[in-house]
Amino acid sequence: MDARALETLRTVGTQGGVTAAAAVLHLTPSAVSQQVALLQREVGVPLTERVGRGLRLTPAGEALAEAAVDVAVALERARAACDEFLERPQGVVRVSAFQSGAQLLLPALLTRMEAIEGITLECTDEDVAQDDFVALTDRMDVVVAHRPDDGLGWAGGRAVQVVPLLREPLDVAVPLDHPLAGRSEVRPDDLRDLPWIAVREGFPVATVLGAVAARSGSAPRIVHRVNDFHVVEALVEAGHGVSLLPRYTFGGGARVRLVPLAGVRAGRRIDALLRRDRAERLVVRRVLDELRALAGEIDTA
Amino acid sequence: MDARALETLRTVGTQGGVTAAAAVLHLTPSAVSQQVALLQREVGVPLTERVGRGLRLTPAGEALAEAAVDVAVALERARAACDEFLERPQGVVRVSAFQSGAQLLLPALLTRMEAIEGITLECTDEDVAQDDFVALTDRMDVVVAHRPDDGLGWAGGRAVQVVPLLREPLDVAVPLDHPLAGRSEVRPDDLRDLPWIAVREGFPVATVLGAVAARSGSAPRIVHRVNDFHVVEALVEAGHGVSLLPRYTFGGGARVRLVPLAGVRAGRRIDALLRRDRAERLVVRRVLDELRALAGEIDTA
DNA sequence: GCGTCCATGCAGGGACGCTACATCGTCACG
DNA sequence: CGTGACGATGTAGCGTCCCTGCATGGACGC
Repeated sequence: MDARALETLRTVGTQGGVTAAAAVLHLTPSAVSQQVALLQREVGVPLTERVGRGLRLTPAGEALAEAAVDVAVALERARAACDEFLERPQGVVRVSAFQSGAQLLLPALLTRMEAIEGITLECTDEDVAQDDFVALTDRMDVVVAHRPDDGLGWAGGRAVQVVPLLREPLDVAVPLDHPLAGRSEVRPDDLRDLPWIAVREGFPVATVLGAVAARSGSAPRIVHRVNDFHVVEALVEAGHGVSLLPRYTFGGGARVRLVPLAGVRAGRRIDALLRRDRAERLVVRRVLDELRALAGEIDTA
Repeated sequence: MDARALETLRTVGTQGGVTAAAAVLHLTPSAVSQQVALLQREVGVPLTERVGRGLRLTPAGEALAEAAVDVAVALERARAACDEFLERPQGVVRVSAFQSGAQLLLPALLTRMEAIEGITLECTDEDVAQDDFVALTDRMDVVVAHRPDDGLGWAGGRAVQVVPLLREPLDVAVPLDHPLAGRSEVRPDDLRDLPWIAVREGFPVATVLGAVAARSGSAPRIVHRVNDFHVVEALVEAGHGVSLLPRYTFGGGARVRLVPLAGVRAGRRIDALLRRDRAERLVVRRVLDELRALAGEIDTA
């Protein structure tokens, strides 16, 4: 039983298909298919079953994939055991973050890591739907993701480790000349019938606006759906609507006014997601420590 | 980092050399050497160091070998996870036992396992020095070993699992016409100046006789050193000396008389030794359960 | 019903790992 | 102190395994 094949099976499970898994593993779909087939012959139990034109893991496949996590963890732990004897931990760490999180955290993170010799950071900004963050952990070492404050956690079960970084309040962004711009806070009632600019359906913190509006007793009037907060900011500035924007990331600017919400809790949680096996790498731990420290400074500021 | 290479390194550690490890793994010494060398390049730390004409693991090597155990365990657990979905556990289990333990346990064990379809037992009797029992676990799934009652446990650390089976008293074996033959028990003082037949130095329970004699205040007079208990029995029967023989294994015979010792605790512990990764196999667990049940019957009888 | 996408089988090629052999160093024996 | 044997380690050669490329079959959507 090969650890590589186990990893392949696991990826097929998380990525939901042979082709997607092949892309992550830098292989051809054919190779992935053959590995799984070989594994199946070895254990004598069907591991995958076709569903439509894709496929999905059988219960036995799920069980094996779960066990594969422990194998990967053990292997990484072995590597780490040797690194302890190396005077200097070394390696590259791939970090991914959603756009505004990247803007908030990555510059300072890179600065901090520059002081540490030997660790190379490869940063990427990835804006994906809420449910797709966990799948990124197959390609990345650390995935900075966000979710509604009140929402439930992340899928992925035991395979992914969730490290809470910080909670960022979402404020109401209004034009500088807006009637609410002078207020020190607004209540849900103040927001009735305002034209909202929201994020696209299924994307992070999409549900927050609905929750806020529910407190005012009516559904929000959504006039635009824009994912990029800078575009949102520009639209708000030009008077095309109001929106919810994260305080730490957009509070400093002078283009729009951020007014805190009172009477309702609106915010997003920013977490670091990473696979349990990746978490065993010393360099990854190191980056994670810095990231957590950095987030702590922002949160208490 | 290959799980196979890790296993190889571990074996080099336990077997204490490339050649011995190669024999266990069914490889040539060259292949083992190359695997270790490759592993070394990968981690960038020396894993082995030459000592005389052999070699030994460096601290880093030991650490990696220890981690290799967890990898092997995780892999076996993965296999077991699939076997759960198989209706019938199946496979061969290699069992090794020292001579008298084999005589005591193996026939009944085989009878019990015959009732279970699919599990094939391969039994071997291995009489090795006390310190060499653990090394057998590399070749065997289950090793039945014995040690002095009062002695310390087994070496091998976390890598080997010890399952206590039973404690067997050691009685004084005397000829049928010996002055002590009629006694219901003997005390250490009764044993002064008797001609003893002991096992060879370094072999299991060799230390027990010394402990018993120490209670009588004098060193035992050892006239012969014989490992095979049947030979010992024949020698005792012919009046060439007395000896310590295990009660359950030799108490039933009519060739010599076994007299219990009083005033001193003399016995041997019979344990099952197995590698932690092997212990994850369902069929191995099954055999172990039967073995333990069987030993329990003997112990309470 | 056709095009597209996805999983899968088959043949070819490359890379990796093992065997066999030679070398060097170390320990036992005369 | 030289000689023989044992053990570890490189090198060449070969076999094997695995991956790529291509073709096939099935399923969904327009």
